[in-house]
Amino acid sequence: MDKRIYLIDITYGLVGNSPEIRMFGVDEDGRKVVVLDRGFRPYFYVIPEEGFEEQVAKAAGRMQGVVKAEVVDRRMFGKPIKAVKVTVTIPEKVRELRDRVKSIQHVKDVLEADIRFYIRYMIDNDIRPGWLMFSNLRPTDVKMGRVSNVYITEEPPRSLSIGAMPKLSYMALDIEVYNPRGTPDPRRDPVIIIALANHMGDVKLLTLDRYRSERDMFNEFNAIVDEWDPDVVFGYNSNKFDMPYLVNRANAINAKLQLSRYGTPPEQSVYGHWSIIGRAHIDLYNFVEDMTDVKRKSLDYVAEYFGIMKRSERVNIPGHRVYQYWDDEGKRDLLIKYARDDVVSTLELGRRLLPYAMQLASVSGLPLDQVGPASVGARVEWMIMHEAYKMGELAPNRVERPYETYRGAIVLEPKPGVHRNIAVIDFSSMYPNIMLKYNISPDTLITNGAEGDYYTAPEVGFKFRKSPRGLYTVLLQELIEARREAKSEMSKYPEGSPEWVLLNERQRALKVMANAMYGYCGWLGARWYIREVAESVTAWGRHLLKTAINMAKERGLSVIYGDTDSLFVTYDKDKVDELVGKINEMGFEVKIDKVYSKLIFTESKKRYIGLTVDGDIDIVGFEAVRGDWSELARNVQERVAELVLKSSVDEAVKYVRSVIDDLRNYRFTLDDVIIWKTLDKDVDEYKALQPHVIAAKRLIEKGYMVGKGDTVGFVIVKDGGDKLTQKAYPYIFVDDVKRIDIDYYIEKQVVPAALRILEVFGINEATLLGKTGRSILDYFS
DNA sequence: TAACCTAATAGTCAA
DNA sequence: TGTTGACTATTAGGTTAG
Repeated sequence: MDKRIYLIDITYGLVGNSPEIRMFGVDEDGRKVVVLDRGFRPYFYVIPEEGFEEQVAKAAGRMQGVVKAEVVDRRMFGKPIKAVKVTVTIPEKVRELRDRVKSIQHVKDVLEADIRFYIRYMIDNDIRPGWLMFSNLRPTDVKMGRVSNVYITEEPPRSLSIGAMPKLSYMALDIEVYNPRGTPDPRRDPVIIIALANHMGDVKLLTLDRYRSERDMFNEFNAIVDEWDPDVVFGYNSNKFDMPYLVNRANAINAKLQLSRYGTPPEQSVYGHWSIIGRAHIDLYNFVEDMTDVKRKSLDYVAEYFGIMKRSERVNIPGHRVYQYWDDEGKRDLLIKYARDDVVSTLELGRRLLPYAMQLASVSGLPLDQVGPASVGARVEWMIMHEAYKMGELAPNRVERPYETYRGAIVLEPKPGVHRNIAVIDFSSMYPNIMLKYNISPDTLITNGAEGDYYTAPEVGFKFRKSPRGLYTVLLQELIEARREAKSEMSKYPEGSPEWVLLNERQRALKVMANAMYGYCGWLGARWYIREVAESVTAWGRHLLKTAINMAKERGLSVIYGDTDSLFVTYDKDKVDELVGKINEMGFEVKIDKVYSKLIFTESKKRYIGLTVDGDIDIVGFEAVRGDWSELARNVQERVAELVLKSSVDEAVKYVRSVIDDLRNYRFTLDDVIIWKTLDKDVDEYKALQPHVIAAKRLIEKGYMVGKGDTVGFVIVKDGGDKLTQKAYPYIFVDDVKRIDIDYYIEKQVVPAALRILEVFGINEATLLGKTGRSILDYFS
């Protein structure tokens, strides 16, 4: 029987002394199915000393639990190598046998013993999460949890790269917890609301007051999940909060938590992920984390960013007040509405982000529920592992390496001042294209003398074989080809249709992964890390940009600025077009990215503001686009930029003065003055106690769990003490703007942000503060 | 002792 | 647990002027 199935979750179980791969998915009609494959066994590789291959294979083959040990031909960093492939009975035996095999005489190394069994199955059969084509399915009576459509396959499926959006059922989950002492403790504090929403528009709000016991509420929760039977479960920060809390709370009160298709609780899995067997649990926070444009990552801000729900339209309850709203029966409905807003936002966010998550899973090869929590390095590495398998290249083991660094890109000194009519010329995907063109890869680097024809990297002199193509190069070529395919397929569908959206997310995921290849090759933790590889990429990049600069100058174009892969030049259309044409002839794609009618540089690199010929305002690098400045300062700077570009410097000065006046008269909200900063480590590890660290300590004092990775929102108050740090308080502890230190916000936020742009025009602090003339102090300085 | 200087620390953005 | 380059605020810890 032939069948197409969209893979949702993959795991394995044991049948006697044999492993059984279990693939949960939906068929083309949206029916939930499981396919079992009993024809695959785990294995790893042993690298013997030269000449001892057969001897080692025989010794390994005699070991209990080993099914087969055979000598095979593989490659290691491009060089042919003889390895012993040791196949074992069940995945649980791999670790033990790996250690025993290591002690066999004449064994140099053991490789690929750290690859999870179901991932191994996917790599070896070139399976990616997505549509799978099964050509030899047999129905069986075996029940797999609550799924009744169970099949056994006689052969592994074939992965289809493109296909329609599957008919998935999904739900979102959000819990509220009683927390009178700050951060709740699952051993003590009950879950008071479980909010659920599904793709059919059903919303269920389970509130503790409507049940005889918390256990009854959990049972109702189990029953709803069973009835809805979602393929995908969305949460927001659910890997760090909801899932562990539910699991720990269920244990504490001895309640059942039956969320998986086996009827079991969520289990902690790789990358800090909580897995729900048979479904894909997706924590949307993981995807929002990667979006650099989204500065505030809490659900209310994110929902607003995506146009799902305005913050002004939702009930806003500070986390530490949740218990008060619960205790006060007059306010309890507000809390319930709050939970509803959160779960509905989460569901909609999930609907929007799911296509990208599916494509990122497909491209990286990681299961749908793991790809989010996996690091960029892990995503790229598994993608490479798939390619390496196809090329017969063995995966090196992970090793700790001492810190080392290498030279990066060129950044030109900008010409400060106002420029008119400037074109920005950009290299498209510069680093991937450099890697492709010069065949830069760990397996093409020449390490011992010349081997045929090669490319030599400028400045650093490292050499790369021209042929055969390397691991990275082949992969990059495939990514580019797949992207071309996705784009051409896309054009067959109306913009915004489900197929179009899915293909658009596919081409986006392919681009993201191609661009991540360079970062991966310079990552110390990479299996295939070779410093010379990363160093050569940037060396060629510098060379390329320098060449482009010279070519521009030769044509009489004035170069205003440049950074890594971009060049800002006077827009003389004919000359620029000719330049672009000439660089393209060199085999690198460049294009005019945008044209500014007015562009302003200060003396700083990586910072500029510009007015495009289309009338858009760009602000790059400045405080206005930074998440660690108050909204007040960011808004002022943004408006100053706009006025300077579209109106006049005088107007901008007037505007800044009016803002200062508003401040002095307390015409602002608390939200305007919150400063947000991320804690990159736990509070005790800091050497310098900066304001946000003190604010974090104040939160901890009140019982909050604040630590590494959390973002602290604080304000500067005037009644705290002499030192700035003393005056930094978490904004949730301040409810009156009269407590705010106005002078700090004027002198350290608004004025510097405004001056950053206005000082180009000779404006100084005194002008902004309305101090005309010279003060007595000026004579002394 | 206040004023001043500099290095170190820390976070965020550009590419 | 993707890279280097760059800017900026603030603290920490001194030295200096008076």
